[in-house]
Amino acid sequence: MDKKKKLLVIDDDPDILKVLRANLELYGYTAVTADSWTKARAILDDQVPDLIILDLTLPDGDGLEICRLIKEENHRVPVIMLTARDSISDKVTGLESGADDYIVKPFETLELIARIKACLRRSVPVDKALTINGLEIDMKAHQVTLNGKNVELTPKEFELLSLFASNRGEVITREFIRKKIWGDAKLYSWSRAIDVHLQHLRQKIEENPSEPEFIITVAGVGYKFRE
Amino acid sequence: MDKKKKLLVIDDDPDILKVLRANLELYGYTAVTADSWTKARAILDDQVPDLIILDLTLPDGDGLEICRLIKEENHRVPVIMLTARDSISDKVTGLESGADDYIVKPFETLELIARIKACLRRSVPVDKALTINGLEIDMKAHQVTLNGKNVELTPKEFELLSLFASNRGEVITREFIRKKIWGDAKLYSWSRAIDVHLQHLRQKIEENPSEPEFIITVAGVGYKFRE
DNA sequence: AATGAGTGTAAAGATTATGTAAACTTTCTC
DNA sequence: GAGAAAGTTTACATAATCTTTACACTCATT
Repeated sequence: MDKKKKLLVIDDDPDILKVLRANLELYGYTAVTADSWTKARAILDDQVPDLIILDLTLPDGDGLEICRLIKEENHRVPVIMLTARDSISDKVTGLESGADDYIVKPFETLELIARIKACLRRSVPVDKALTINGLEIDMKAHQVTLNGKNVELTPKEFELLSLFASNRGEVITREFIRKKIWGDAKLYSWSRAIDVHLQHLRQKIEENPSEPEFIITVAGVGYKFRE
Repeated sequence: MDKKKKLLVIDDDPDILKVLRANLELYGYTAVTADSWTKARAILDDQVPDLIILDLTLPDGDGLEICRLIKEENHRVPVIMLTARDSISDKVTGLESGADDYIVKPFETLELIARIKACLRRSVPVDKALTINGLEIDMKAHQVTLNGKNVELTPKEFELLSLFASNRGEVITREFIRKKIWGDAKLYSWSRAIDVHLQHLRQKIEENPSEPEFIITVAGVGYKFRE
């Protein structure tokens, strides 16, 4: 029912990376791996995963600090912290680092999978239907209606609208959109594709597309969805 | 207008029982509670609730086992499992115990209510026949009629149709179909088998297969059955 | 007023997903 | 084991969607 979730695993032990990748893919996730904070950062520059699994001890950075950085830059991405048995500090167990969950090495794969599932589920409301000013977005049915009338959206348009709807009131940069929706897919930096899809979307959901009510342009920065 | 739904809550923590009862009644449900499997059993002997909320750890029985028993005796009663944070096993998250949903303690009341709602809405009694717009699907007899005329479906076609019927209005991805109907059986990721069966199904149940009325294509995502 | 950066917009071209028939393979039935 | 039924793959057509391109417009800045 759901789309394949993309997970980023950051750990410096190549064996763990290998095992995790194999298992995650077995359970229907897409796995991206990095063996250092530097590499992870490069990946995060390009795409936003649905969940991050982060080892507490990396060669080039402190896990807690990294976790905080991730949380700052990619607001809502859930993080599961991997820790060695003897380094469980209060900070980690109390989840004060901002991590959403933690798991102690050595761990059972099933246990990790279970936590991943729970974590991903927690971040998404069950009743995924949202109504703003006559615009109803039903994630489950993949359907959008405006004042009761059905609005036909293409996949990209729907993704865009969902992204805006789940970040209401916040300004979304084109860069963020690119990371979220296109991810690692090729899209030249000078491409106007995002703008074009946005126009199409406006034409479909705005009463008067040249004076948009839902998706507002924030000059020089990006767009935002009305509060 | 629906009748008041009756829920059975089974948990050995009196505080949780109290809170749940209060909240459920606040949201218009009738709550029956039991603090042990023995008492729950006595209640179940007497009445069949519309939904059961079951704690994973009870003094007199294993939650998973109990869940299985419930499912055997009162087939179609949906069960929501309550689990402690550190006892989420893969069995529960994978819902392999037969539970229809699960929620991790401590939980938000709203979250639980939402899941109850979703669960009740989703549960279509399998032993009953379902009729939508002239299309009658008799799950038990494995028979489908369209405006009274018998429709001959192959096993795969029937499975497909059932899957759609029991998830009305929701988008079903090909991936989900593959998991549900083919399971671990081999089916290459690039296979068009699902599409082909779907076309056959459409040719049999749709008035005009090129403008389907029942099974609607959701571009880029999958298909959905009409509401 | 000219410049240039950022954005709006239409239309053309490129690409991809889906529809569909038909060939081929497997499984079932007798 | 032959024939029939069901399932799967293949191949291609077509429709849907995405991306690029080109140009217009706005609005600071010089």
